[in-house]
Amino acid sequence: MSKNLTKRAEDYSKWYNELVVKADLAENSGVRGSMVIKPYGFAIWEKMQAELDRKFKATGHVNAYFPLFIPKSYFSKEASHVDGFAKECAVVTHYRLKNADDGSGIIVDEEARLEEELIVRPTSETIIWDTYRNWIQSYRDLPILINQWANVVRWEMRTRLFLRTAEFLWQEGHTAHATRQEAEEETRMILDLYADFAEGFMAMPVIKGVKTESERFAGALDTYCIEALMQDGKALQAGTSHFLGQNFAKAFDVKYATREGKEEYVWATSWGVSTRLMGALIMTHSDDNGLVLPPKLAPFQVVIVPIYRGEDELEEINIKVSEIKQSLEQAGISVKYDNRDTHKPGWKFNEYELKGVPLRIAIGPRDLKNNSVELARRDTLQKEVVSMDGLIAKVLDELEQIQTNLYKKALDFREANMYPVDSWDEFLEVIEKKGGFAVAHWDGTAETEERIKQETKATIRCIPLKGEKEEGKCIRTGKPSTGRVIFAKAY
RNA sequence: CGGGGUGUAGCGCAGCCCGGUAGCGCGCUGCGUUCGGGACGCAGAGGUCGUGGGUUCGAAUCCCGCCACCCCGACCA
Repeated sequence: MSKNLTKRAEDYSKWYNELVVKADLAENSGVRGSMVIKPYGFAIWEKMQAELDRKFKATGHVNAYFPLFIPKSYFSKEASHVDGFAKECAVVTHYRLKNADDGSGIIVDEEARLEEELIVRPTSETIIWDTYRNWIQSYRDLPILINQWANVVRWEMRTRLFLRTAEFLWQEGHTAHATRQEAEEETRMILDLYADFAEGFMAMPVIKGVKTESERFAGALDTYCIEALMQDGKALQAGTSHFLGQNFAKAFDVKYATREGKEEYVWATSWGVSTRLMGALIMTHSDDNGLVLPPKLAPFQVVIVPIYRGEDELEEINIKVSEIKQSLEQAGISVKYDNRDTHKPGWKFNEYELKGVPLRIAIGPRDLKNNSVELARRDTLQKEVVSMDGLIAKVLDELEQIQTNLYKKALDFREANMYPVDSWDEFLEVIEKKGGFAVAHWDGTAETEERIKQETKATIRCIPLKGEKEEGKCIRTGKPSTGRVIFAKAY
């Protein structure tokens, strides 16, 4: 068993950090709050990217790229936007270094101060809307449906691998529309796209909802989100889609001529998911033995481990495996054959379990004789000896079952940890003891929301879109409420 | 930014209180035996003790400064 991994029950946070490092996903770098994403971790991110990119393009979006640096003045144009991001911006002030006169090393050349400071983008609305102004004159120029894959920097006080790093990778969509309705539809459509991705690919159930005013994106009229529940009972915001109204069009003076020849401001949306999804993926499925990956995101879905004594046996197995590997690959399955002689089978079993490979095939002399292989599932840790005949169909079937099973397990967990609560005591019980989502009535005021946050650290994760109209009383103030919202402690 | 902690071999740590030959485990290299759940034996390699100063005959160890990272808060995707 994996002797070196801290158990979740012992110290969840430590378990997470160790897992990220030991599964070879990422590590801390010499740069404060910034991580190195290692090849295995990056391969998973690339899988996410590929599918998201496909989905964006299938819905009419195209990719483009905007500058990393944003002039400071752009930032101040949209008031609430600057308020939201000012406290966490990295600022470039100089463009040159020089050798210190006293020989003490390299120093910033004070003479090379920039006339206007550049902000390292924490998000790109401002630079993009400044650009869109020149692209849009007429209703014929709309809509603009652009996505950008990029890195952004937010100078967070405290960072954690994948969940909150100073620099992170993401995609940000920025669309421009002629009408409010069209922009709102785009916002909702992207929300659905994100939810489909989370559930269909990451096997991670999410709740679609809308943020309260105080949790809204800086500069948005509405922020929609998908919220997931992690195994420790904390919520994680997995993606957001913002309806920006005409705020940025007004701030950057982006107008278009309507069919009737009238001048109107353009309607905007923006939306994004980040490498934080990696954290979500890890904390949704993984166990005390290590990472558990849904087949749709695994860098390789099947690993084959040979069991042999001596060169001759290995040679025989190599021949058999290359046949199997080829036919698996023809069926669209990604396969790694690890016949390194430098590690023993037991070591490899543990290694690939730690790395979350969905299916493992072990093949030894016994199997060659019996025309069989040993098939082991990562999600259930169950092993079975199966015939080589029909192996491809069996593997395809197992992979599908793993994907489905992971989703179901995560969904069951979430359902079991969603508590409708109707009193303050029940609320505290959920937030402070049980963990999970407390589904409760709220009087709709920012004051009460803030008060609850101060008292319990729980925030309103979202007002669920599926929520039914239901008369009730706010759990904190007893004032009337028209529907339940979701409270939780969050990452 | 406030509180706490840690910097000693690639990794994890001991040594520091009480100054005097720099150590352990894992990993690494070589050879041999092993190989169906993290093998074993033998032989090896590897260190400006974070950094700058001070005290001392002598500093990983004592004193002062600095830097970095980690954890807990406030901030946040």
